[in-house]
Amino acid sequence: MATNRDVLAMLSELITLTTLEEESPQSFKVRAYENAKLAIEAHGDDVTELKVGELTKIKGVGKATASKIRELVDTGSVDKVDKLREKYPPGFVELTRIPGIGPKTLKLVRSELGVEDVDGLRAAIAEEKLRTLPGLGETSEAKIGKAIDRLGLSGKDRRTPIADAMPLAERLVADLRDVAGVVDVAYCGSLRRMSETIGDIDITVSSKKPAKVMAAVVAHPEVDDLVVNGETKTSFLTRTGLQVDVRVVEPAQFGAATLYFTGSKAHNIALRQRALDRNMTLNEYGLIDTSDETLEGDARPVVASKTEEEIYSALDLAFIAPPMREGQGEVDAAAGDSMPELIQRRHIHADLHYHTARSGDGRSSVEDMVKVAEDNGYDFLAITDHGVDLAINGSTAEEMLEHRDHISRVQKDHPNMLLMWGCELNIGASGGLDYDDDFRALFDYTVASVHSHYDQKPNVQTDRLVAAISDPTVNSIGHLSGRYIGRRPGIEFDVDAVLDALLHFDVALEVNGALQRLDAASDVVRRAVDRGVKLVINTDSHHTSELGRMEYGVQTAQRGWAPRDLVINTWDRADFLTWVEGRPHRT
DNA sequence: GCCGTTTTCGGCCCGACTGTTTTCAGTCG
Repeated sequence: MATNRDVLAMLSELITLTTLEEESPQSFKVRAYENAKLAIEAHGDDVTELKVGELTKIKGVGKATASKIRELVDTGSVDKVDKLREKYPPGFVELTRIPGIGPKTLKLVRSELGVEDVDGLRAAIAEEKLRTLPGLGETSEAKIGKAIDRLGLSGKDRRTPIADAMPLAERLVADLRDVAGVVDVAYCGSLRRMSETIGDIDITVSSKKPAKVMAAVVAHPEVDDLVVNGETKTSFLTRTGLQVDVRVVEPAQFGAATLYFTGSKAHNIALRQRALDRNMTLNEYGLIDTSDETLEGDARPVVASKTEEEIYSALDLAFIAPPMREGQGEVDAAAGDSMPELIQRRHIHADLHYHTARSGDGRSSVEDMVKVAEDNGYDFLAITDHGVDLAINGSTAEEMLEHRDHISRVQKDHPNMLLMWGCELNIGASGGLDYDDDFRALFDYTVASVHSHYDQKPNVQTDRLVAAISDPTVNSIGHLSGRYIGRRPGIEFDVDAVLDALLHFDVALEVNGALQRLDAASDVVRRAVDRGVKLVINTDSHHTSELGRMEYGVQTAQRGWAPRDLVINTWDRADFLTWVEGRPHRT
């Protein structure tokens, strides 16, 4: 039985194969498939149950694509895809992963040199045959050879976990800010949109002296290999093979440039289409009025370029936060009145998943953790050290009671902030929790999370989560899937069933701001938001240095279109306490 | 292949860089 995931995989393959068939990634057919795929991702709900007529109601999905989806669901395969597979076998498709070589060149090497796979291409290069083809020379041959050698290290489909990319991006931004003549610097691209994994780091710089910026980039210690080095754009690879693109624009163009380089591609296309509809054109330099056709180039009036806000406004759109810019209906929402009052960092005044040295993996004292929380402007705080079931890191009931006294003493030094004695409960293999029911009920607040047994069957994991959610002592579920992005997949479970349980038992879903986790994932958050499930954004801090994660948690929630009012740590203290104490199932 | 207060055909986002070229095609984002 085909699932949504199978449908998306089929479309991905169709996009790759059609790019080869049409010899262009810009082919309208390819773009139509890409749009259809985005539309189905944004749709969220299961499409495998839908009839052709219902599928075509999804904007971007036409009759042809709808029929292919039905065909996949009904028969398990798609004739068109099968035919293309015959023409372009897996070994040949593998060649599309090589950076710098596109569909036209691939067709050429196949027809002229009989190249059928990566080994064949490698051999053709060794025999110096590539340079004999029209449009190719020695330089191109060497470049492609090099790209093959580092395939896998820095190929087109290489993805880097955001937790690895973010520190490097922040360091590069800081270094570029120090370059003479630089006015502003920002990382953009999928990193700014808070994708879980990123393909490359995009950095936009504004300066009146682009040559100086380019020189500084080339000389940066992170540069291992230069890919591109022009007057306003330089791309390089780091030692680990991660590509970094740096682009310089005039200070007055910074907004247009960051908008453009943040993307996504689908978002940009939607904005540009909207500009065209209004007799304007949008590029990385600005939003430009094209209504006077006698004017050309720079003579045309610039409508907006300095800030992203000005450009959205000039397009009659509400501002769209970077994490929402995925081409999943955000432009339509911003054009109408269906934009949520999106959660912002400034709305948050509590952290409800917070460790101290009481936990085996905690590294800062209660006193220090509370102090940085107060310095951070929090109004209330749940100190949620691990329960006893988590071996090594957990605390016994006696230790927890001592901990409660300790927190009470520290509370006296912080009269303006409410300290809650909480616990991060461990969800056992079958949904069991730490301590006995009566002891658990003593805690002021709890977050229950999965820390083990990642490989059970999905139905077992679903039952396990629902059992924990239905427990009357549980206030929230922490890092829902338990994943470590790029290192360990999360548990598999029935998302709808778990979200329904969260709604039914009025338990909050955590958005964990640790970059390794970002859990619940933004797509799950969006489905939770659609249902009205309450959210809580936490840092899961184990050290005084980790409070900055809140920003990442907020951005992940934004990526899931989370409105302020669903996020319980934005609430007034009184409202929050009423909710904690008054949920029906706890009476 | 998709779409439509310019609606069933004719259009579909925009520009930098490179290499191999004498003006542009291919690739990428």
